[in-house]
Amino acid sequence: MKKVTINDIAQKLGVTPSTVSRALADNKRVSQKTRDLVKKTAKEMGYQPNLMAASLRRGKSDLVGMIVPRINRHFFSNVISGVEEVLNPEGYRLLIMQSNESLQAEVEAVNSLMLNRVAGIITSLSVQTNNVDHFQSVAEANVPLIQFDRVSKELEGAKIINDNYSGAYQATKSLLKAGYKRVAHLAGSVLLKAYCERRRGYEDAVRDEFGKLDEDLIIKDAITRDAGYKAVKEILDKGADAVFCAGDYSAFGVYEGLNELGVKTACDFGVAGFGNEPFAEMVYPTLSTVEQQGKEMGRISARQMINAINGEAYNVEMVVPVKFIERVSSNKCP
Amino acid sequence: MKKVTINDIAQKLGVTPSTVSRALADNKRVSQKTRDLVKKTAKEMGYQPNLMAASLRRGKSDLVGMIVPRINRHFFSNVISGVEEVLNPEGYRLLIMQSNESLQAEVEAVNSLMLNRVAGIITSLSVQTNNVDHFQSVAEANVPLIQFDRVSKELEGAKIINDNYSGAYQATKSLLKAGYKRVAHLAGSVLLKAYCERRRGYEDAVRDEFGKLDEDLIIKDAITRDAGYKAVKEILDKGADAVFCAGDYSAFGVYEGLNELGVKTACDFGVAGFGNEPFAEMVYPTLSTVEQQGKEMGRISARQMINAINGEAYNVEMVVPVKFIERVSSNKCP
DNA sequence: TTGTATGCGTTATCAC
DNA sequence: GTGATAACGCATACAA
Repeated sequence: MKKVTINDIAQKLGVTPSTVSRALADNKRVSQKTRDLVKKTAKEMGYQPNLMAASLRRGKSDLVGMIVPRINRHFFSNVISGVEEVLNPEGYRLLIMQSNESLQAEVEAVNSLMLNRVAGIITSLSVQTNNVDHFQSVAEANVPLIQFDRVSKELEGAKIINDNYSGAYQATKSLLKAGYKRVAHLAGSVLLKAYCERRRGYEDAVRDEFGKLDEDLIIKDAITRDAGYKAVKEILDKGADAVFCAGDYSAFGVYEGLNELGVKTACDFGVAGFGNEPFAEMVYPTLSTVEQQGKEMGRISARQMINAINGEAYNVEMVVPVKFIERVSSNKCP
Repeated sequence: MKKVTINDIAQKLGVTPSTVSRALADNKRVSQKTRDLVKKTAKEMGYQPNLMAASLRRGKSDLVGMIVPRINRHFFSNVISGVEEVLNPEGYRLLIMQSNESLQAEVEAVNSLMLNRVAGIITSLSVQTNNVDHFQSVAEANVPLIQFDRVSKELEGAKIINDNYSGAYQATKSLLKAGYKRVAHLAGSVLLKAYCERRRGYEDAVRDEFGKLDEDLIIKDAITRDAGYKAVKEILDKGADAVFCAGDYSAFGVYEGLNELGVKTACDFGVAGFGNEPFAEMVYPTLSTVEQQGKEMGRISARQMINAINGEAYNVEMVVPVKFIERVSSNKCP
């Protein structure tokens, strides 16, 4: 069974392919009657437009590229869902690639997407990404670029970010309000603005409370579960009685460390995380953390993308609010 | 800056586009010298092949479609990673769509992928999928179809499934070995073979132990966290002292129910799950469950896809082994 | 070993 | 309102 093309339809109807093409595109310049007729027979004949041909002709495809560090991170898969929710109804499809937090993989992903002539790229940079030359080709080809969460100021285009500062501020504040006196911080990579903002939120919350800050209580680059686990002894030695972690995984690592040392979370030691991973409400005690609204970020990114593709303005920076979710871990039993 | 094409290269070199095309494809029929020269100048000129044009010409794209129920399920995102791992180096890209467990969305996803002329489709059916007519067009267009995990016997093509039976058997057996006497089962949808197999594994393990089976201890369609939570009272009333859940989420629901009633998990009541979700080792007590090797399934599916695209045989059914991971929840304190 | 010619299916620019 | 024609960029059957 071979594919039916607009030529087949034209032949059957005794008109030219151009008319068929126009009719299917609902072009006002072809009479209503012909339009209806063409559409009807197209359906009868089981016509399926060849998007590749159309894309080639137009010089633009209906594919939008997306590069994320890891698809299996709750936050990123939520963003993807949000993007699909907006993009699919508009006729765009998502070409998803993972950087696996590797710069090289990111470079390859960009190249590969450009080869496929995507209409635009939505991305969140890898941790490793310390230069963004590989996005040059994107700009040169006038392909719109939307960054979310982990963005680089060096790149043009829309940037959609979380209100990391305020989330961190609230989380830290909640520990202080519960009565903890020396709140430590497990920070993320200094290369990523998101983590710097979280650190800033933490610092300001502490300063607002005590008028000063003990830099010693900040552990750099401790974003993994293992790093959290290992940091516990260090911050305990430094006299910390609570910790705000820049991610939920390191927060869970802290749980494990505390457990091993027999320190009781949410009694002797307060913990707050960031990200609201699914496990946050399943661990014991439940983890107070910051919810990032990934789906909403995805929707916003996708809308910006549509605007950009349509040639409308999009060179904005948008901040999506976050929500601190207070559970048990940030409490302090009397 | 306009795109450079093979024509530009040809012109510059004083050869014809065909030669350039062949040279770039490493066709033996063009001299080594010309090949090298062409490749060199192509690189110099910053040539980027237009895959859309090539695809149109070939009648096949380098896109492989993938439809999964939910991208944010640990298992599925792992499969996706496995697929990418094999497909990307071969020059194929993944077009991912979600069915959100809805038949209609699945239908639309199939159509949309076919419009994009994907080289093949890898899929795991939605729970709702009770008929597979929408895959007719796939078969008719000779587009290879690889199913994994949730498969339909009514469809041609490769089927990659987990050894659900054996995983369930082992999980149930471990509860029995720990000393539990009345093991209940929270089953999944009867429409999905995977869940039927898990049930069968459970049943056989119980029969092998006691020579008989109490059907009353099987709760149908209890796969969600909430269903697990609600089922607790019922199975306790029926005298169960342990439960094998067809999924980790319902197992966690059971935890919550037991907690509320003051029944101690892994002491008074044993629990085993299926899926090895990330939270399984983070909950208290840690959940004994069955690991599904999603990444490996992805790799296998992708390899089958490559074979299929290359016209090699692929009409097989493959069973991927699972691994029961014994943690704390299936123990029985003395 | 290289060139010639043609077409993949569509859309856009003319003309009528 | 419709038709004729060309072009998007590439790959291949056939010639030479």
